[in-house]
Formats: sequence, C-alpha cells, structure tokens
Amino acid sequence: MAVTIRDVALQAQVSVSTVSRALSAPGLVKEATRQRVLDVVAGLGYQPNRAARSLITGRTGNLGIVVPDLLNPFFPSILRGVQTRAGEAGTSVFFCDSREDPDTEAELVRTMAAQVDGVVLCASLLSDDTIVDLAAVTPLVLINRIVPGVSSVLMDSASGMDQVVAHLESLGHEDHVYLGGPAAAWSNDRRMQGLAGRARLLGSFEPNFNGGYAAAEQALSTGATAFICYNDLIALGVLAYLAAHDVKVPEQISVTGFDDILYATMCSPALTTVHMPTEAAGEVAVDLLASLLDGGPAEHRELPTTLVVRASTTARPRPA
Amino acid sequence: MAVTIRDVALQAQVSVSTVSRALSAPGLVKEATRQRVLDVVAGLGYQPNRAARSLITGRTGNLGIVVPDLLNPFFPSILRGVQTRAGEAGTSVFFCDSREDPDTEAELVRTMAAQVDGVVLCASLLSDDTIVDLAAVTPLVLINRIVPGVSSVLMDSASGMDQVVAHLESLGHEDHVYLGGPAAAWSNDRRMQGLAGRARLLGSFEPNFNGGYAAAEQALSTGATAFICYNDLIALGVLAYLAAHDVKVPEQISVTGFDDILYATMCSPALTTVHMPTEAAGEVAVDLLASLLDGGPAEHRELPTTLVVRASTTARPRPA
DNA sequence: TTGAAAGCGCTAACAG
DNA sequence: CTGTTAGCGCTTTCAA
Repeated sequence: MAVTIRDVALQAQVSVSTVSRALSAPGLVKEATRQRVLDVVAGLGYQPNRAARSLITGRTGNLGIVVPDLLNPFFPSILRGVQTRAGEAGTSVFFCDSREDPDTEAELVRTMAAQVDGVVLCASLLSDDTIVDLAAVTPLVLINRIVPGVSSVLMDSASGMDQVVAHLESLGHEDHVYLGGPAAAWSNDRRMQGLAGRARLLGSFEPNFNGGYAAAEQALSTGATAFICYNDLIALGVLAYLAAHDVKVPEQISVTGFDDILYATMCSPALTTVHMPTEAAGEVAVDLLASLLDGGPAEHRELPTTLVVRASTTARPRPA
Repeated sequence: MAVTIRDVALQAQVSVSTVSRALSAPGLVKEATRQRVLDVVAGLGYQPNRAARSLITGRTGNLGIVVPDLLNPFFPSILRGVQTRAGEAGTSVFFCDSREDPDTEAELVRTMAAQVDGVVLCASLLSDDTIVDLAAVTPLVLINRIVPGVSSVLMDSASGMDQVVAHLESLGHEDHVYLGGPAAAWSNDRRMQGLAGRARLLGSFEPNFNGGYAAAEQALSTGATAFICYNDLIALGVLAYLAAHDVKVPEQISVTGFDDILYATMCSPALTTVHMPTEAAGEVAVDLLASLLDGGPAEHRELPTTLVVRASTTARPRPA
C-alpha cells in the first residue's frame, strides 16, 4: 500500500491527529509544526486515502452527472463546464448516459447516490414526482428542468424561441412551422411557450438528424417559408433533406436551429440558432450543488440565451 | 446515516460476516441463509458502503478515463463504450478532459489514480517515458497509442489510411496531398505510415474545423486533386472553405476525412471517411483493464477500421 | 497546541 | 457453514 498518515506522523515526529489537523484544519496547529508536517507530506508524496476519509466524514468528494445522450454534442459541453468547476474544488466527476430512457435515468441516479455527494441531472425525462423522490435520496441539481423544491439551472429557451420568431418576423416571414421535439420532453414545452402560438406545430420528431430529415418532408408540404426546429440536430437533418431536394436555404426557406452546437457553424449554410450557455450551466450547477451541500436551500438560476444569426435565414421570398 | 450491514445482520438473525459473504461470496453460504439475507437486504434497501469496502479491499470499483477534448465527437463515443462495459460490471466511471495539454493529462491521471482501480487514457499526448511512469502508478490502458509494456487498444488507422489511398487511386487520382494533424500526435505518425509516401505532406494543422479551414487554402495551391485530411473536423473545415470559394466537391476536388464522427454523415457532400470502432474500443479498453486488475499481463488489441465511401470523393477530373 | 483513543462500515482471517 | 475478532486509514472527541 501507499504511504499513510502514520508514516507522515512518524517522520514529522508528531501524532497522526496533528498530521490530520495540519492538513484539514490548519488553524488548529502551530505554524511551525504545520510547516514541518507539510514538508514531510511533500517529501513522501503522501495523499490521504479518500475512502478512509469519506468513511468517517460521510463525504466522498465526488459528484455525478447524468445526461440523456452523450452523443448529442449539447451534453459534452455541459460536462465540460461541470468538470471545470468541480476540478477547481478538487471534486471528481462521475458521468452516466441514460440513453434517453427514464427508467435507466432514475436507476443511474440511485446507483450514483451511494458514491457521490450529489448529482446533476440534465434534461431529465422523469416525472416531477420521481425527481422529488430522487432529490430526497441525494442532493440534486437539475439542468433545463424545473421542479418545485429542487435546485435547478435553466437556459432560458422560452426567451430564445421568442427571439427566433421575432427575428423571422423582422425578416418578413409570416408563415412559420415548428418542427417539434419529443412530446415527453420538458424542453419542448418550454420552447412552445416561447413560440406563443406564432407558428404552426408539426408533430414530434426524434431530436436527431434522422428525425429532422423525416420532418423536412412534412414541413415542406405546409408551404411555410420558415422552419423553426426543436434543435440543431433536427435542423441539420432538414438542411440535408432540402439540399437533396434542391430547395435553396435560405433563398426559398429559412431554417433555424436551437442549441448552437459546434456543428451549427460548420454546416452550410451555417445555422441561425439559439446559443445555449452550456458550459456556464454546468458550472452553475456545480455551484448550486455546493451550496446544497453546505446546507443551503434549493435555488433556481436562469441563464440567458441569445439568438445567433448566421446564414440559414433571410428575408421572406416574394410570394409568386 | 443509511442502513448498515449490522441492521441487516440483526434483522436476518445472522452475523455481519454472513451478510457480507451472502453478498460477495455467495458460494460460502447455505442457500437458505443467503436467501433470507437477500430478502432483508431488499426489504431494507441496504447498499453496502463503498468507502468502507474499498478501505479494506483496496479496490474502489471505479475507473477513470482521460480524453484530450470532450468537444470532439470522437471521444464521447469512446466514453459511451467505456460506460457500457463498465456498467455491466457495476463499475462507475470518472471522466476528465485534458484540453489537449500533456501536463494536465499527466496530472489528471495521477489525481485519478488515488480513487480508481485503473485508468483509460485516450490519444495521449504524453511521452513514452511519462506513460510508463504513469503505468507504474496505476493500471493503465491506452487507446490509440502504443507504448511497450503498457496495455493498449488500437483502431488500426494505418490500414484505414491505406484504404483511403487505395480508394483514391482506384478513382484515378494521382496527386494527393495530406493535411496533417498535430506533429506531436502519435496518431498522426500512424496515419502517415499508412500513407506510405503516397501523398505530399502538408504542414501540421490544428485538428479542428478552423485548422481545416486554414489548411484548405494551402492545399488548394498545390494543385492536387485529392485532399486527405487527418480527421473529419479538418475535413469539415476544408469543405467549408471550398464551398466558400466555389470549388466543387467532389467534382473538382475529392476530400476524405478520418474518424467517421456523427457530422460526417450530416455535411454536404457527406464525407468519405474511415470509420473508427470507437464504442468497441472503449469496451475493449475496459476488458483489458479488468484483466490487468486480475493480475494479467499487459496486452495489445487491434481493432479494424473500414473505409466508408460517401459523396465527397469521385473520379479524378480530366486534366484541362 | 498536541496526543490518545474510539470508531466510521466493512471484509477477511481464524475458529468453531 | 457460520460467528468472532481484528483491523483498513482516517477524523474527531476528550484530555492533557
């Protein structure tokens, strides 16, 4: 085994408790002693055993995050935010992918609960009740979901959607169609709130490229001049379908996405979309978790979203 | 605190050791007893305290993975493979993003070492020596990197590159240029091996969209009819540059990528690229780690890559 | 300001 | 097959 606190104590000529204090309660030790201990610690390369520490403190120093789909670029960037902030605090991060399955999601949170101090749950597909149950099992922070009594950070997609419509209207578009995401998705409701009835609603589609490809055909038959997509992945599918059918974007149809994933800048035409402050959301989630662990109350934070106008939208074509 | 092993023992009318055995060494307990214990466990919702367990076994039941860039879609899909296989074994996974920085990378591995049974290191930027040092600190499995004496799983990019060139040659192309990745990247060497001198080498570029955009201008000036890119992200940048400069792909220039990330199917033209079995690599890495933990020797696995022909390549244009 | 000692919850000998 | 016991490495009273 590695070097233990006893080795340090021995070599520093103090008791183990002094070593312990020197490390985790510096104020309780005479400065000179503390320095001596620290030197030995450095010399020996001593690292406290986290298992032993957490056995007694009841804290693990870890946190967990559950996302619905690691392959959706939206989530890795939240992960990155979480890791950044957690890392600053010496906290390590467990991740899990629920593969868009609510049961798996709940199960993962429960499993994680045993070995983390708290968990961040992204874009949860669970019912409010289940989430409340989970929040009783472990400190919980929601991202892009609001449940009364549970901490959460929201990227304000309602406002984002409002900006989209306003942008389109300013371009003269009068007939918009919304290519919706999963009916069960809370974010979908939220976006429809932002829409406020200013677009015709089109079914619910899988929130990925294929879903968008399928949606495009339907959307085209409506005769609308602007397609508002639930997310960038759907928009990308739409773009591909339209390109394949020689429909010019944005000349004939304006298309908007949502999320501003990396690829939104890479496709052509580059996508007009709503930027979501994903990394920031991850960081804020960690802060909220920390405050929860300090005994603070459940809190709610809202992060602003901003419309990013790129090349996929333009003025409404003159009616024939 | 939660329910402990003593609560279970008490209610099941057995000693704590029997409970312990019923859970982790079923063979050593009479079936009837075991069943009784299991019932109580279920009834009480008992979950063994992992800290206590690992304090004594020296095992954490966790594993770590370090990737250079979570935002590159290539890596989340490895993560997913890792999680899938680890999850089957009841192992949890820590992740870290080194942001393409070797020092951070080494530091992360060292930090993780304290709280995991082993770590998976993806596309490491570290020197062989450092990796060997790290492998002495914790069981280590490399993905897309070979270092003697250290376990590794390789997606055979040399062969993939060979297939790319063969494909291009079969289309009549005679003048290829390779838009290389970071000079320090081991994968880059590997791909050049596959190239076997059959393409002109062009500087080293950042392995992302911007890098590709920059590379395209240089590549264009060479007069080559086929651009072989280090990875898909670079290829995407190239595509964007060419589109912006009215160069038709594949009519005027054929472009190939590498990795087969999600976006490779979404862009237009869809990218001819080399498919990397990323999820499988993640799974195999976990297997290798498991065998290492069982005291097995360092092993090496090679996974085949396959060329995926899409729309970005076609026959060489007739010389003017 | 420091040390001694008592466990945290669990597993692993060692007996029986 | 099961129970008793001794810690794993650390923090934290309680005394000194």
